[in-house]
Order: sequence, then structure tokens, then C-alpha cells
Amino acid sequence: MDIRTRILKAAADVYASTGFRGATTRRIAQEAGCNEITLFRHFGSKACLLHEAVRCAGMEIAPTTLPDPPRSPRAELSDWAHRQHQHLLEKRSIIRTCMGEVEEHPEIFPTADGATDHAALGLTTYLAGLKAHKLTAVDFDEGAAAAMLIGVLFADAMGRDIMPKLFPAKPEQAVTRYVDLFLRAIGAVKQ
Amino acid sequence: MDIRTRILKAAADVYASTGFRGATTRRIAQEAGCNEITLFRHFGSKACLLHEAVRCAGMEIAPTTLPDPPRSPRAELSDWAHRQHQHLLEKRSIIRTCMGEVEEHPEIFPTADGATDHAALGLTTYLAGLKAHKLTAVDFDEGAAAAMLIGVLFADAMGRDIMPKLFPAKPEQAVTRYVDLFLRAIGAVKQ
DNA sequence: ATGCCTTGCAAGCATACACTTGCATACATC
DNA sequence: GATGTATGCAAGTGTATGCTTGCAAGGCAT
Repeated sequence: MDIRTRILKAAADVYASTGFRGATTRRIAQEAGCNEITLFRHFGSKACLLHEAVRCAGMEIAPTTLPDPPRSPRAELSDWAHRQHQHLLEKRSIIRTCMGEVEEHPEIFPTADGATDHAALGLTTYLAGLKAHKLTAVDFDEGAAAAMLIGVLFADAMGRDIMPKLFPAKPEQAVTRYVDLFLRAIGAVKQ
Repeated sequence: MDIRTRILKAAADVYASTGFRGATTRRIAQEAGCNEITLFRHFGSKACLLHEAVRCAGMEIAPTTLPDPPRSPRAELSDWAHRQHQHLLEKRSIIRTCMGEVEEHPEIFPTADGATDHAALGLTTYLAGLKAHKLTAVDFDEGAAAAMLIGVLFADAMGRDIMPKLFPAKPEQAVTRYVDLFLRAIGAVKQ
């Protein structure tokens, strides 16, 4: 692997587990298996390195999309939710660290082009499509509904390892149940 | 105010905005308006001080309870949800910091006696009561439902200031909509 | 072979940190 | 008045950190 890539990965890992202050240049260099100076030669400063490392770590996402003409809400939403949850679960460490430091280092937080915003937009559009195609029996606010589904997926992925009482079920089972509840909440027509 | 209390409050504030490493004894002392040594004389070490400060900051909670024989699900759940959300919103800073550092400092994270666990238990019990009293039209998993409502309240409170696209509505309006969706999800009987 | 480019090594610098020591000052209780 | 207790001030210790400097070793193209 390229040394630059190795450094970026090491920086993201160390940052995820120790935060900005804890991610010392010495430790990142050790984790990357290179000399400390090489970091500075490549990225100039610790701040620039971490900034880019977090940006790249967030960019690895393969954004799951929902079909444009919705056909089978249950199947499509279930598939989408499981993928989103899986992704959040894998990245939970760096996401939690980023969120914990967003007030001190807002510039390091991937905001506008973040995956979550993208996911929210996609889901909202999909839900609007559901209504347009008469696949729901009741009226509801797409924005609130999207926030609700994404919210519970997010909270579950962030909290299940540290608050096991709140999320006792296994990940896949839990997500399936969330989707079930969600479908009923938006009055999805059974197929 | 007692100096000990002042120090604890200052420690919690500084910790909430800068994390464990960022919460230097100098800055805490400055924030508390006392000498740095006083911290050590009272609490022995920075770790002990922060541990107790976070514990106390989390303990300030006035845990909102749900009525035992449920009567009006919409009114009761709405009231409860708004209170929970308000509380999470007020404490979002320290909660985010705690979550971001839970892997590095698990001992500082208020777990078992935490408010969230308590809230989850109370809500689960309430939902079971709803089913027992035939106030719901469909069957559902109380645990998953509780996680869903708490999850979205949590995600909203943690994320609305840093991901405004995901949570565009005003807090109270958003919570009301979550509760509406939730009531439909659990098939709550209209009253 | 020469020169360039990347990387490594050793050492160091200025700063900040947690924490300690010694001493002085106030205040309250006896 | 004497004594103990809580707090403050000044100074310092050892360590860690971000970052720099100087120099050498290796690969690679000309």
C-alpha cells in the first residue's frame, strides 16, 4: 500500500479511537509504520492530516440508493435500512468521535456532502414517491418520517454496544422490526 | 455557591466542550474561578474530578415518568416525548462528548444507572401496559418500539444542530410528528 | 555515474500538561 | 490568643507534544 494511503488510514484509525488531541503525530506514525517526519512532509501539519484523513474515511461510502419508481416498499425499505445500519455500525467509532468533537473542530466534520444528508434526501424523495403512487393509506410528513427511520437506525448503530439494555435484539432482527413499525407508521399498503 | 460545586460544574462544562484531554486542570480552575491546586486538594487527580463531574452532571436529571395505568396514549406519550427531547437537547453537548470518548474512557460513561436506560425501561413497561389494556389495535414488539421512539428523539437532539438538513422542522413540531408516526406504528386506538 | 526524490534517523526546541512543594493568608472554633 | 482548616501564590519537576533542522541511505531516471 502507498505510504500516503497508509498514513491516512492510520490517522483515521487513531483519530477514531482517541480523538483529535489523542491522535498524536508520533502514534499515527507508529501505526502507519513510518517516521514521524514523513507525516509533516506529506501533509504539512497534524490538523491538515486529520482533516483529510477523516474526509477520506467518510468518502469510502458506497451510498445505497432507493429505486425511483417504488414498487415493493417493504422489500426496498428493508434492504435499504439494513445497508444503512450496517454502514453506520461499521463506522460508528469515527462517527461518534466526530460528533463528540464537532463543537471544537467543526471543520473536520463532514457536513454538506456527508452520507447522512444524502441518505435523508434519498429517503425523503422515495417516501414522496410512495405517496404519489398511492402506495400509502394515510398522509404523513415525509421529512419527519425520513428523520424517524434514519434516526432510529443511527441511534441503534451508535448505542447498541454501549447501551445494550436499550437495544437488546440482534442487529438484523432489530432493523427488521424498525422497518415493520415504520411501514405501519406511514400506512404502507401491504403487497 | 460552594467551591466544590463550582469546580464540578466548571469541570463538566469544560469537559463537555473540549473532552477529557482538552479539559486541562488550568482551564477548569480558571472557569471555576479558583486556584489550580484547589482541584487537586479536593479531588486528588484530574481523572477523579472529571469522573465525578460527569456523574453529577448526568444525575441532575428529573426522570419523567409515564402513568402506570395508561389512559390517553397520545397525550401521555406526547408529553413524555417532549420532555425527553428537551432534556436530551439541553445535555447534548456533554452526551456527545461522552459518547465520543466512551471507548477510551468507558469508566466515565454513566451506563447502568443512566437516564436513557431508565427511560427505556419505563417506556417499555408503558407500552406493555397499552397492549394489556387493549389500547392498541395491532401486536408489536415493545422493546423495538421503545428503541424506535427513544432512538429518534435521541438522534434528533444530537443531530439537529449539526445536520440541519436531516431535522429541518422546529423541535416541538418535529417531536409531535414523531409521536404521530409512532402512535400509528403501534396501532394506538384513537381516543 | 550523476542528480533528484523519497524516506529514515538522531537530536532538539518551545510549549503545555498533570501534579508537587513550600509558604502565606484568611477564617472559624475553641 | 491559639489552633486547625481551607484557599491562594510562586515556583518547579518530569513528561509529552507539534514541529524543525541537519544529514545520510536508497531507488530511479537521465
